[in-house]
Amino acid sequence: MDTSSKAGKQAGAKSAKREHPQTGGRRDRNKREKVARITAAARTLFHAKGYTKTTTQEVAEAADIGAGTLFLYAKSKEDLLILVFKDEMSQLIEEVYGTIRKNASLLDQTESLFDGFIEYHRRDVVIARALIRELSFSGNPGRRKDVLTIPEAIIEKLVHFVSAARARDEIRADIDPAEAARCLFAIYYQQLQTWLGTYVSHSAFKQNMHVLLKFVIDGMSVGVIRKTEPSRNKRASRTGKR
Amino acid sequence: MDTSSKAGKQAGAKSAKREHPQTGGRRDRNKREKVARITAAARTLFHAKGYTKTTTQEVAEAADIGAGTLFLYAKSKEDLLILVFKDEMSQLIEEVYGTIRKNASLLDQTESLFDGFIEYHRRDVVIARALIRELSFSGNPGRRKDVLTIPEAIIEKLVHFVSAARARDEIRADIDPAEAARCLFAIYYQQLQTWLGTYVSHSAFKQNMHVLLKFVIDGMSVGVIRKTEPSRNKRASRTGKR
DNA sequence: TGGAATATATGACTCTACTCATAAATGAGT
DNA sequence: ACTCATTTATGAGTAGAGTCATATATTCCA
Repeated sequence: MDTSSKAGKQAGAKSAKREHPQTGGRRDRNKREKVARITAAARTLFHAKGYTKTTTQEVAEAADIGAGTLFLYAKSKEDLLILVFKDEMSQLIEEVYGTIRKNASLLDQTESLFDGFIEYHRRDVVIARALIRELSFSGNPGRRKDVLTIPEAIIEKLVHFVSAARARDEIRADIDPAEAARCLFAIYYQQLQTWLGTYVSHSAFKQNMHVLLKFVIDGMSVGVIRKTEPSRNKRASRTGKR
Repeated sequence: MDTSSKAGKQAGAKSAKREHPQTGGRRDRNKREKVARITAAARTLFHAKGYTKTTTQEVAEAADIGAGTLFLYAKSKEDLLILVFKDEMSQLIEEVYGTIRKNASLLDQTESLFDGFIEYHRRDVVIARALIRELSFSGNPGRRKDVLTIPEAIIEKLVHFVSAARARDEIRADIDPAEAARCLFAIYYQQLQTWLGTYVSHSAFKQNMHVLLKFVIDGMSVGVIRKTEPSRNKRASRTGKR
């Protein structure tokens, strides 16, 4: 069985005798239905009782499958958590990205993006905690691709923001958007964990995030030279940025 | 019971009738001995069999205590991991810090510090993985202080480096060493997790670390103006830095 | 349609982290 | 030394995640 999304091992010109990787067959449909039932049941129970207090038995019952069957779809209880939330996370990223003003400053855009994620996690901090924990250290190799998709998607959005900021000379021309994006993401992720690990309050977290993101972005901004004025100014910039 | 180091609930002018928080008594000595036996046994077994394959029963037996007694000293198996390695980590930080050239560049110093930690974790990546996982999301509130000690100690060292770099005009005067340190730490920690989560190879990890640390430090360096030459240069810097 | 090949389902079972009622040990006051 | 309050120790017991031999379902091909 394989719930890690990678489109049925691509039915190319393979040689093996029998293969049943159809996308419309009854078997496949059953599988999809079952995954849907499992994720729905698990999501409901996790939110209602919390992750740790929900037993895999309960999830299996609610999904109307055998106790052992569950582990054909999720290798472990933690893996189940990823199975349940990975799509929701990807969707969230796109949704939040869609709400962000294209003409805002890089700092504002970055903070808005992260704020969107943070508000989402705030709806159920306990689950967020377990989820981020698992996403950071997923033990199931088969799920690696799914897990990596999430930070990659976030970084992709950040690259857009940084590139745009560079194009409008908000930051220096020598800034590599990919590096900048990974850097901003690292700060977000580490701070997020500090928050979810209940080491700091929500407000302190937001405050820290702001300070550190500003720190990095200021580092990209200082010393910018407008294309229109080839020389003359000594160092400039640092103005009007929030 | 309380294995989280905080010196016997400070015997101040409290009112409670009986208190036995002595430091030299037989009770206290027994406790210390037991903790020592437990950590020694656990460390040995973890390295020999790996963390997951080692059972708490085995640790209890090796430490010559009852199975239930173990949980008087560590609230959970994960907590045991922290109990075992927290002191080793603190010691490591000091040791590595001691080996670093005081006149090296900020980037070199930062990388050397992190490299020291990385090499340590490399000796047993599986345990490192479990340990960092736990340190990031420790579930035992009583251990919070111990856990926080570690990043704080690292950040403290980074503050030293950044302050010194600022003092010698390697970075701009307006840089806040505390912010810079937390920023560098965030990158280290997030990248470390990516490595330990087996999402990237060791070499890719080192490479990424270098790139991102350089990115941030360059952001602090660009636009520096030497105190000795009050004006004149337009933006300068960016030279000779590695 | 029969039936071989393969994929999926199941729940009894195992294994182990963790709990808890009970017992033992310790320290302070007398 | 004796008493008693409090702390610490213990291992049998519990709960729940994860396994596996067996059973069932699906697809392919003749």
